[in-house]
Amino acid sequence: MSSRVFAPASLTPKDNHLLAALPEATYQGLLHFLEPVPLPLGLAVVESGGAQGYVYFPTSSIVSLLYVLADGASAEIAVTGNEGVVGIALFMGGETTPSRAVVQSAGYGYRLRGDVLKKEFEAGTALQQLLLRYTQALITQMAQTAVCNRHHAVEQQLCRWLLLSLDRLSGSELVMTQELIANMLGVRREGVTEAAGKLQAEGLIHYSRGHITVLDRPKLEARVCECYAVVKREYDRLLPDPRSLAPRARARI
Amino acid sequence: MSSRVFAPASLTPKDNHLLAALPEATYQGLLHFLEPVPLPLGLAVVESGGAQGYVYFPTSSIVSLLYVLADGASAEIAVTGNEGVVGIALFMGGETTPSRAVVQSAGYGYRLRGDVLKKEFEAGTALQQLLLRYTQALITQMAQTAVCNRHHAVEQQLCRWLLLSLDRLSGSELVMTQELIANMLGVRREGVTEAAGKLQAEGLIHYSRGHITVLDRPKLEARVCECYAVVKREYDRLLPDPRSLAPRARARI
DNA sequence: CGCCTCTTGTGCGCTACCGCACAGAGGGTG
DNA sequence: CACCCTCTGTGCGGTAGCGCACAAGAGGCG
Repeated sequence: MSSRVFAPASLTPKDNHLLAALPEATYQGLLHFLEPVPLPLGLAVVESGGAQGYVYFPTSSIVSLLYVLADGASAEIAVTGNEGVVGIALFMGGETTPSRAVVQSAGYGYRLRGDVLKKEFEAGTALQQLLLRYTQALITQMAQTAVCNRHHAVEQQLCRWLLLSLDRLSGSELVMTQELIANMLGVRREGVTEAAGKLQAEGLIHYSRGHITVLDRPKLEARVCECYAVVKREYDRLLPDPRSLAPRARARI
Repeated sequence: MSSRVFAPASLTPKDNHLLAALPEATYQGLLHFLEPVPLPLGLAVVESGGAQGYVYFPTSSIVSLLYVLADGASAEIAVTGNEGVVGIALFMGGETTPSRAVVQSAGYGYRLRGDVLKKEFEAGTALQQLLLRYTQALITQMAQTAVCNRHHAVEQQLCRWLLLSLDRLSGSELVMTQELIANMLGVRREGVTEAAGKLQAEGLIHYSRGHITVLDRPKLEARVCECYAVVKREYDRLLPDPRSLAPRARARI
């Protein structure tokens, strides 16, 4: 809507769970390096093989990690929302990666200069621990995605994808065409149409021209393959919700 | 053969590239914590969800990282040989992972107590940097495997698998049944039989009852999908061969 | 209001892979 | 040497997903 507002007043860096989980001193130290940025649909936050100047902490957006093959075929291998950070190659030491990171759901986030992050990371503080734990959770997601690709039907993968996306958004509506979902899952658009049609016929979701609403989440969870639960459990284990961890710290804000 | 010898005299911790790349002082500090261990075929070095007491540095063995589904179906998501380490969850902070690590090719390695590794890791030394770079390479391998699962035919995946294994061994022979390869790739045994039969008919490989010999590696490389090269390039970039890095240091030994 | 574009629905032949069943071939063991 | 077990070869029907082609509906825009 209003193109001049970078980040709505309602969003602060603490809407990103990693930033929210930092000790207050560390957080304050980073605060004035954190720049709010809009993350419009389709923006390539990280380009395959390209140098990364920044890492991104999504607050209200979702970013997909994609691997693109030489023939143009692609597959999403993981997804990051307000629970994580995009650009792990920066602190892992490799600087770049062969993957792309593309905004899958428009929104906002904060970016941090790579050198600032690296310096704090190398100091070996709580930030380092948090980022490494997040990375491990991400690894689990990638691995489970690989197995899911191999063994599960498109319909189940669609359920998994919907739930993973939903977990990273506030409402129950996704702005996403079937064509794009197909790209993410690495399958045909028609395959998504068929699977989505079935879910809609059974009243689990409703969709129309690029808008998908989840109507019955419990039923969706009953339909999804185990991969979703495995990933979710691992995220919950490795990255406890900051709200449940430090209620007083948050109340103080 | 001789069951009393733990590690043949010809193998030292420096046969593992990560250990070899450590600064001499760090290496000496770890040396007497490194225990040689035989790694027989099929041993579960890391069990899904289990506590890990040790990390393992393979020297002459290969270890597969597998994800196993509830119905028993499985898929290999990455492979580790003498270029890496098994048990990254220990230093990433999660302690365990939902994956299994199984010895795919028998041989030897060195193990290190988790607490010793963690202490050294947290000191933020060269070891930390090395392990993180290795982890990033591993992430690339996992992601590329996921895409390969999705888009490439069994035959190409078999080529990739053979080459990845070969890179981690000295000779050109693998001890491995088609059944086991099928488990790794997450496909049917018959699918592997068919693909392998084709490769043998064309003279690229020869196999018999659990022994596979690569006869024509260049042709195999011509047949493999891009995924192999992507992963190899990334490993070479992130983990330079210690022999080329510090020839004098090695000569001194 | 009418047009045009983007999104979704559907049909059809094709291929790769699956699940199953069983045959044959090596190679080790008694 | 005979036996047995493991590993590999092969056939067959079934199916999920692919590639392509085109129709229909929804919504924005002039």
